[in-house]
Amino acid sequence: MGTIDNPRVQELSQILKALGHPTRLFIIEEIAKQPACVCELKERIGADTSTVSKHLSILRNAGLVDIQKAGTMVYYSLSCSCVEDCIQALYPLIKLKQKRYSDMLQ
Amino acid sequence: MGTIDNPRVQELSQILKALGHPTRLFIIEEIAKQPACVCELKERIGADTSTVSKHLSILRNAGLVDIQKAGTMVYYSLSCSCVEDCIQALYPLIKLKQKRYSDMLQ
DNA sequence: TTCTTATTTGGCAATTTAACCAATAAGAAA
DNA sequence: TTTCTTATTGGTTAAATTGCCAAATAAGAA
Repeated sequence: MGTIDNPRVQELSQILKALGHPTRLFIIEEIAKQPACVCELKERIGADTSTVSKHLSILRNAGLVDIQKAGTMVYYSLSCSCVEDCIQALYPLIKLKQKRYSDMLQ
Repeated sequence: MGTIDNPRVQELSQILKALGHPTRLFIIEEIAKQPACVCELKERIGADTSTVSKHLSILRNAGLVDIQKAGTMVYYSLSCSCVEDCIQALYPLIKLKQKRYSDMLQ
């Protein structure tokens, strides 16, 4: 591909890609409310611990989450509340899509 | 996987996933400035026309872009300016990451 | 009509992703 | 120490993604 090697675009797309998975987005929304450890998240998600851990490492690599260790447990938290703003910003689009869909049915 | 079948999360993650690719993010930023046709975008990206067209169809499926046909050309535009807000919202995170990286080097 | 241009679609190969299980590491408790 | 718990890493497999080429489609122009 004729690469787009703009570092800002690369950086942004890495972050957005990390957010672009239902499980990871769910994790983000959970820890935005309250930091949580892997075992808590695993319960809420219903996937294998290793699966959850790997999703968390992707979020960590993207800089979206921070960790704090407490004994054997690792608590994950949101690194920047701006991530919530990013998600919230998309609601008008979702609303628009819903409207277009219901209009289409008429 | 123990599915997270929250439709809101599914919807949001589809949108974020579509944004999570450098080429598609580049396209979004380009057409946010000014609507553009496939051939214009292809030139700026430097990929095959079919590649660009497929990226555009992913963006279209996510509801991120609209089209307007003009003769044989198809002009793509941003469906909602909130997408720009979504991207902008992430700048504090990028700044934070930069700061952490430079702190780490000391 | 035929030719040309713009775009989309089909098909394929290479790469990446995502899920699980198993094994390992790091602490805490017995 | 050993044992138990929590989390991460390695390995494997199936599915999805991405890119290009080639073929098909669509809309004008000649």
